[in-house]
Amino acid sequence: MEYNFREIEKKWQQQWRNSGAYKVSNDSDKPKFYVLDMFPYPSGAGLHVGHPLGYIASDIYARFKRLKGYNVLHPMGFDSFGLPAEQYALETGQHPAVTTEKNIARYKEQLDNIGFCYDWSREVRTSDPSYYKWTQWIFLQLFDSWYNRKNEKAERITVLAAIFEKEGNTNNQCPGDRKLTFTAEEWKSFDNQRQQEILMDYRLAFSAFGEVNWCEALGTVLANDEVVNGVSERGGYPVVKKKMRQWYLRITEYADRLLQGLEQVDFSDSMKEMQRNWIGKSQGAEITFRLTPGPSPRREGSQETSEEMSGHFFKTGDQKFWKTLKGYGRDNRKNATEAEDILWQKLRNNQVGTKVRRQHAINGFIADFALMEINLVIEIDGEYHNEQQQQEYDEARTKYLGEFGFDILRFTNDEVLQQTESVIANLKQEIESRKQLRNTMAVPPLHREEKGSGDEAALRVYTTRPDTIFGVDFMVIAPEHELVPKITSPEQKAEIDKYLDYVKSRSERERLAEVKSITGAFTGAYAINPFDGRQIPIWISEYVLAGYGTGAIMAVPCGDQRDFAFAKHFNIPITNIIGDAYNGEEANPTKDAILQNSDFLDGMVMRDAINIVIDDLEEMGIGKRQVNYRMRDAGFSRQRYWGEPFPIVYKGGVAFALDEGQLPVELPYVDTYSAGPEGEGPLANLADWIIAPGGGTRETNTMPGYAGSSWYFLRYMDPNNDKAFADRKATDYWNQVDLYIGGTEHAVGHLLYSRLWTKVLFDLGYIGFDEPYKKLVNQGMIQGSSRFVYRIKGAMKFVSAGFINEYDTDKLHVDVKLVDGVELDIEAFKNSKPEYAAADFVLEDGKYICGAEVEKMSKSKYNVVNPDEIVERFGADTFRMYEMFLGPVEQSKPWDTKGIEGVHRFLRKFWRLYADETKGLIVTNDAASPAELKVLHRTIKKIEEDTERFSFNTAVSAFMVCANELNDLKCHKKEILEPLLILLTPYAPHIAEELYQLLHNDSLSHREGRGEVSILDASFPKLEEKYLVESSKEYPISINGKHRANIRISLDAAQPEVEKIVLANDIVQKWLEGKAPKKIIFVKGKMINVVI
RNA sequence: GCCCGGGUGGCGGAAUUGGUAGACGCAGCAGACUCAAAAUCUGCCGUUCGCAAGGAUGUGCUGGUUCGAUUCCAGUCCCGGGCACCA
Repeated sequence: MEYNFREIEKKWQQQWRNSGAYKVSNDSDKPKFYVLDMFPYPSGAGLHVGHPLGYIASDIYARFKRLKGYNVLHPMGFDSFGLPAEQYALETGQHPAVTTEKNIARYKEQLDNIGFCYDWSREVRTSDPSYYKWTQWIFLQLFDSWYNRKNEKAERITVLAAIFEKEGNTNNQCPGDRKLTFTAEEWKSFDNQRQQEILMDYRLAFSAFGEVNWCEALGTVLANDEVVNGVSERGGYPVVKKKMRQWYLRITEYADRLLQGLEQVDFSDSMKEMQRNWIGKSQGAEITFRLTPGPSPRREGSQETSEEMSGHFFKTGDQKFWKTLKGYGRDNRKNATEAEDILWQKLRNNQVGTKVRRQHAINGFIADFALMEINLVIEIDGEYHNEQQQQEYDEARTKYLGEFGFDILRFTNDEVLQQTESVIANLKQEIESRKQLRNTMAVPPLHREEKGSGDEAALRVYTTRPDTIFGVDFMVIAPEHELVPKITSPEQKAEIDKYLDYVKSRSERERLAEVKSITGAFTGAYAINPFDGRQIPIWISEYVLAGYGTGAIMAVPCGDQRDFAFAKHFNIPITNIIGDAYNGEEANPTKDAILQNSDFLDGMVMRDAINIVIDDLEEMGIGKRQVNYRMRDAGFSRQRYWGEPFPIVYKGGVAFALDEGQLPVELPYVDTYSAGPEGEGPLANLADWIIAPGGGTRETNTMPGYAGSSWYFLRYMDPNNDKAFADRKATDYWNQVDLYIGGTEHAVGHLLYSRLWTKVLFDLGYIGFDEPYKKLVNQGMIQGSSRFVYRIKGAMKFVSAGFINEYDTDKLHVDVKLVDGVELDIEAFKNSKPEYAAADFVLEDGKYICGAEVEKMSKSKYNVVNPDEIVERFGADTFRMYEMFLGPVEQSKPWDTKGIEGVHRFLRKFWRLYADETKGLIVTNDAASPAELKVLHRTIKKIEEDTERFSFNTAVSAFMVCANELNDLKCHKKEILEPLLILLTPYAPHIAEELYQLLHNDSLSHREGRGEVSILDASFPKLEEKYLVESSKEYPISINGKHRANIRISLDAAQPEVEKIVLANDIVQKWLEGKAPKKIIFVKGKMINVVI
């Protein structure tokens, strides 16, 4: 009876299919376990031996858990929407639906060959309308939701609209437009279109005009993670910025929860790190600096004024000024005078034609009322303002504010109280004339920054190091910053324009590629350090990104290397605030230095100063704590055909969700895949389709690849449900994926998005868990082992690897199929291509030896190994075990077809423990010896532990050791061999089932009513520790730490006894040379060390 | 530049908590069986000195801690992956 693996494997694959052995029920008393693979994109090339690595690992684990008594869900499906099918359609005209279908059929065949235990009745395909109906449905839930920051969860948009009705948006800052504020009254006065626009700025799925990564060559928009170094990840085509109406997912609202969720999941450190990096949370402060248009005349002459001013207003040393401020400012806000209240009621809510702020801080100065749009301050003078000291104070601040273009209008308490109407009239007149003046001025008034908090003529910067405020030597703002044209001085205009032209001329790619060169230009404007009044020049430079923080930084060259390089390059003097910690050669980003040259911070450790400075800034009203994220909202539309259509219709420019009953919006058939007009997707060409049945026009974008894959793990739980994406009972039962296996390439894309979707579905109450994957294992890549031949230049003559130094040769990839190890099959090579037929060879020892290199497995490198061929030659069981034997799953390693023979030999040897070529089954019912039982139970222990910790390579080697030992013991006993088969089942299910059935069909087995029980449902053997107990140990004896001898000593022996035995040993005596040992270290059960 | 991994025979790799370094397999060498081949089996297999017994040396490198270090610590070099002007 031979090990006929081909026959055995076919037979059992068929049998298992017929019996529904892999069918999984949602209704079971057993504990559940969910093992998931990252489903593949069915490409035209089929699988190579690298692909199944993770699938085999998960299959082993799933089968192992099944033997351990779990109800195991282990499904498979296809991520069948995507670019390649469409690219292929563009080239060949074949419809993506056709090629996708074909590719899936091929994939399934290949997967089945390997003997995976998938429940195919649960197969999902993201391109199937019955699947993407629910992708569209979930999208609509996102569209219908906003993120309530107070409750830290998604809520329905109707809830938000109700809040607006009641209180406007004062308690819910708009994530799409930070400056948008309105009252309940204002909300009610908006027309529907305006209301919809505002709601859009809150929705979790929203459309907006945005700069997107536009790839001309692919004719589509790419997500940030699909762009690498300024070119497309796929194809390497150039990518430029383009403004388009796009859909986005507001993932930034979930940044913190995505970050916190990482604490609860079992992902590798590097995987978590990658996600953290991508989210890019940083804590710091936003600081607003007042500007001066140019260096004030006093700057050059003497520092008198600023010193005087700082004496007056910036008593920083003892913080007296801030205490004064508190007195005049905050208390006043709480206990506003009657006059102030009266005036406020007349001024608020735009009643006088401009927005008025009460008790508003302007660079450390608190105005009673501030009209920022027209640079006007209103002061109401009470009695105390008549005192001499106060008059001086008032004059000084009039002068000071005047420097920043503010005028002060003063009224007395009495005026306001008794002549309210005339005060208001005066005020209105002043406002009107100032407005007109503004409009006629050549330079447009400083209006709000796009994302600003409202301070005009001010520069807001984001910094993580407010403690270095006294080391700020210049400011840098992004070239795109809207302040640039407003603050550039006439003298500097030419230079700035030149620089802006230069920036414009550089493609995204160049900007990203050459990050080392230092460029920039001075605007001629200055910012004022609020603590010491220092005037700080403002520069623009590429190295500051418009999209992050405020698009502006305060540069501290002694502490930041980029700032340092910039200062050196432009000869900007550097202030050292960290004493010896700064050496003048390079910046030192430490937080542990003691601050110097830092006024009231002197002597403080930087780390401690951070919060003190922020507190002060907050008190002064010119700064606040701010958390920033590097992550951007995720672009969610593609100008492509082969993806999910949006369930969205536009009416009058407003996007409306289709009713659930109108889903799915099926992807219409097209015969051409070229882009629509204006670079839209192919759907835009379908004039009929665009018009929606209920009126309005359809969205013509389609969803990106990650849409379908963001929730597929839920669909497997209840794949045929047409009432819901999955029944709540099913999702409650299967819950989180217990084990997820896949490649690291999805670290930030797929994993982050599916975590987001899960959180939203959880928030909305559709599922009961908010992290999809409990544990993630990343399989490594199996690399190709390429082979090379060396052709003499200009000849059809090939030189064996040993002689390549003697000739001038070209190195050519040769198909690994034509090579055995490194030896070229010369005949096969000659037949492989017509031009090689007459090739000549320089051989060594009569052989042609090829060069070898490890590379990525790819068609173009001729190093692809097809699993089908391996399965045909060695069988699926061998293939499965060999892939595992290659090394740790997480690790990348090269494929080596030669090595597979070792595993194959093992399986044949294993077979011979049970069956003999001539005698047939040779298993006996004899009682097992202690030695045999020890081998068995040691193996049980090892296999169980190794499988549980995904150390499949050592498990395979444990099987080999076991087979070798049983072979040495000539053990053919059922008592040993039957449990061993169960151990082997997850790894090599076909051979295990075959032998198992042989054992049970044989006369020596009493079936004990077992019926036709498959080994797939056997129980994992129970470890009996008693068989492993040893009474003695072969102790290694070291002399001074060097291993010299072994002595078998009873494990009961105590130290004195052990010492006696050791010292009596000849070898120990030899090394002692008659001396007495200094010490004898005895570690029970481990080793003995004699120190001389 | 920053952040993660990782460096062990000719090769893939093992050593789970600081305790016999190189399990298991590939390749190689020698032998048995065979007319021969395949298959199978046995032995050897880090380097080095030695006929051998037995030594010396050895886990990228330099130090340290320890009775004892592949394992812990400091520094350094190299390789792989990720991020990359994120203030």
